[in-house]
Amino acid sequence: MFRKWIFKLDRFCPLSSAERDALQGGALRTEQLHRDQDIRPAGDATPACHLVVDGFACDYTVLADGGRQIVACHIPGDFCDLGSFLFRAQDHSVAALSTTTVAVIQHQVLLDLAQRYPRILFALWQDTLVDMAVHRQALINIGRRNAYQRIAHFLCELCLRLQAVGLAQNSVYDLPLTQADLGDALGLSVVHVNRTLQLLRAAGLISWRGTRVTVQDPHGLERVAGFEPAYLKLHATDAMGLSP
Amino acid sequence: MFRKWIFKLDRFCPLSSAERDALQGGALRTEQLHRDQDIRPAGDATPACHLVVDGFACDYTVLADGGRQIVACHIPGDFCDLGSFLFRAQDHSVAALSTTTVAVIQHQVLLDLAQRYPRILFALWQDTLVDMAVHRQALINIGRRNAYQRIAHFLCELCLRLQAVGLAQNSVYDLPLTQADLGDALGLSVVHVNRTLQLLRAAGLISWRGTRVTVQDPHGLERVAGFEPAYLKLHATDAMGLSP
DNA sequence: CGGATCGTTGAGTTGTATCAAGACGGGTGG
DNA sequence: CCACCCGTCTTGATACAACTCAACGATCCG
Repeated sequence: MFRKWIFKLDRFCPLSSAERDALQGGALRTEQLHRDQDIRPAGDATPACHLVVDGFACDYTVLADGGRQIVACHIPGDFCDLGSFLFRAQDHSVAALSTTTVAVIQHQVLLDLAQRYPRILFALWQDTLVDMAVHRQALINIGRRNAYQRIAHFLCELCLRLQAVGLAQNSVYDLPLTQADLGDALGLSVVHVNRTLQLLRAAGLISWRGTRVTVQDPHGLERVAGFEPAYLKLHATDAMGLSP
Repeated sequence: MFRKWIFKLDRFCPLSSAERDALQGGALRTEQLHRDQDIRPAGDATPACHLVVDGFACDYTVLADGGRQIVACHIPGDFCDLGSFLFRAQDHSVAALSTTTVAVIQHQVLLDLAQRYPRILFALWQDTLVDMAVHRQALINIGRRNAYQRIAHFLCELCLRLQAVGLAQNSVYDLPLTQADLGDALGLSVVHVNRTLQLLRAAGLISWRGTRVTVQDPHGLERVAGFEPAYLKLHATDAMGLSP
């Protein structure tokens, strides 16, 4: 269950084999959800975290006027409500964006692990720091870039993240989002997302048929987006080598 | 030095007196910076964190086209580069927004504290979770609200945060930001910030003379902003009571 | 007094939203 | 197997929020 997470973690916080074994140890319950089903509604106090094993999930909030803002996307290997470990109830909801299976990890299990293996505690904290960096980039994206660049940036980021867990090859990946979802994630209307995607296609940067995204010109797309992947901490050089 | 931070922390993660004493223990070096001076430039690997003691700081990134996005504001009692504890170099810069003094805390000191008092480790992690919640709100703000609501939300948030550390009374506080800073934080142009502020003043919601902000109608402002303060974890009920 | 920074105004432009309606496609039930 | 429906994608027309450029006023400070 933790496999993809550990794999991702290896880039910036390699664990010892004892630590890995401890994580892989107990069998975990999994749950399967379908699109639009909540994994953890806002305010829910379930004493467990969820790790995406397969499919896509997102953090979202709906405003008084009915508008929805997606504030984060979770792919396999991501915790989707790690914060609940320290603050039970979250102020936003987490939902599945496609048919999704998640592993359920009781907080108590996490706590035991953290106490026996302090490095795991640091690893978890580092994980939330990476999520935070993703949020910062999203802020820059929405705050300072136009629709064309925003979508380009989003697609670049997802491509790299999926690649990091083996779910994208040659810049081709499966993206089960509707254009409405994309709009909600990037602060754009569906109509505008549609027109902008057509521009990206016309420019020969991407193709997107059904749920299959192909980044035809990765460098071009990154240039358009002003994409700087360092924040994802995907390279071993980012490791700090903390030794507690 | 840690006084305001502990004070803030008390709301969601009260420390024992031994833990407090440990924090207050060593004398810390402080630094004073003037407006626009970097506290930690992007990529800087200084092995120390900075805690704002007085003044305002911000996290920002400047894009290729010269545009600047401020992704976070730090007030007294906030760590402004806690993430550097686990990932030395940050991908964004931290700068003073006014004349600001910060306490310098060596990572080693933090590490020693964390090892001796595990609760402090949890407290630090919780601190980053709150910062993350602030980012999420900023995303919602920029992604889904118009200029009028955005500015209102920003002013509401700062009012509460400053109040929490004793720097705002009766919804009056000192805000040493220029309108350009506000624009960079909210993804708006200076001109538009200016005009929108005039609307907020005309509506009798706020007044802003020099650096002095007065929220004349707190409820009205919150209503306009759709402000929901729970994410700031300002109330004792948010505490989880972790006991490691 | 001159220069720098910040706030304010006006005029014109553009990116993006909104509304409305049609096209396409997949699934379901008769 | 067809008819129908629903969700999604697509297109067109129009409206408006926010941007840009440009200039001027107000402070503050050396």
